[in-house]
Amino acid sequence: MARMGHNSIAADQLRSIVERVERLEEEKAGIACDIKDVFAEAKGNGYDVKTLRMVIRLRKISANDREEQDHLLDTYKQALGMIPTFDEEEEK
Amino acid sequence: MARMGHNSIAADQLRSIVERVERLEEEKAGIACDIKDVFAEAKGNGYDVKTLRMVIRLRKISANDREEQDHLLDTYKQALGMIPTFDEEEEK
Amino acid sequence: MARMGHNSIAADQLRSIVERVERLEEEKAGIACDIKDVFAEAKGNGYDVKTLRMVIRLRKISANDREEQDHLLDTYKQALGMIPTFDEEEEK
Amino acid sequence: MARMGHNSIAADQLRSIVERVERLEEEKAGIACDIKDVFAEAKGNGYDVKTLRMVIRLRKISANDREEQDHLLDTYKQALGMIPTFDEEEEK
DNA sequence: CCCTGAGGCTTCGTAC
DNA sequence: GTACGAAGCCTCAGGG
Repeated sequence: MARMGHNSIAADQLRSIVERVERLEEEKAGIACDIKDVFAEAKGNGYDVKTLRMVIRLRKISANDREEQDHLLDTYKQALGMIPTFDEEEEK
Repeated sequence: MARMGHNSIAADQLRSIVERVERLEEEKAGIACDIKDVFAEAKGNGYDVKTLRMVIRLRKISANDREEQDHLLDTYKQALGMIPTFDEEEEK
Repeated sequence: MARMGHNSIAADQLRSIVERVERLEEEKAGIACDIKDVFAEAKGNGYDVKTLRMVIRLRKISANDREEQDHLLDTYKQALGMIPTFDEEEEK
Repeated sequence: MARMGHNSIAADQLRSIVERVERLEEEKAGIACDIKDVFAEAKGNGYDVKTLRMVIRLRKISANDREEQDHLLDTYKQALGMIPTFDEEEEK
């Protein structure tokens, strides 16, 4: 019985993992749907969806580039012993 | 202010679209992260992540198959209703 | 002539690749044409093209389903071979 | 009996149509495969497949543009009563 | 580093 | 004939 208890705990754990992932994937799919809806609405308002996608893509790349810049800057600062404290960050 | 007119409205609309999509994509990425975390935790508890993925995939495939069966049935119904008899053809 | 050397060989190779693909794409387009012709001829003989397409689609879907069933079965087998029993887990 | 004969002829005809299309679609799929193989081989020889695809795409677009040019030219010629005979074409 | 699988683009078929 | 929707193809990102 102790072993069954053990296994049922393991089974519950497994079940929990699977269901959590499946739940999250559903949410993800729901959001993908929402995005689709936004584009559909935009299309209805006369926007060109392909171009919209490209704009968003470009903004994303720019954001990433900025992050890379920031990261590079941090690397330089670190190399030069210039790592700012959070207080210093606050002052910006 | 009144002179801002149509263009600013259009700009606001565009801005709204882009930001809504970006917000949704962030949420989506966040959820992808959560899924990753669940797998990482499972791995920490001794589960084989690859196998977990396969189990979840199998459950999904089964569900999809059921949907496809339904769809196939609909298509058959549609096709059966659409195929004219040759006698009907002859009457033309 | 010997002096043409590597680059001309590479150029020839590249040229060969591109032309082979282009040739194959032409063939593919030709076949798409042939299919169109068959449907046109069928239409001339009084067949409803839409229905013909649907019939062909149904046959294809059925065939694919059979393949998918086989694939699903393989996947299950694979998964079953990979899922450790909890006792095995305990031995670690 | 005559009617049966008639229907069986019709059935044969239908069967012929369906099978011809299916055969052609198989050929088409086969060629798609061949194309894939060419790219795979190219990749094995160190070519970047993505770039190859783009080159081929560009050549195709150029070809289309040339066709459009030719077509436009023909239109002008026709408008001006300058449609060349085949003999004139031969002389080019 | 390859490979699978998800996402986006294109084209074709359909309905209005 | 035009605009919508679906299907197949291509691309790219994430995991093994």
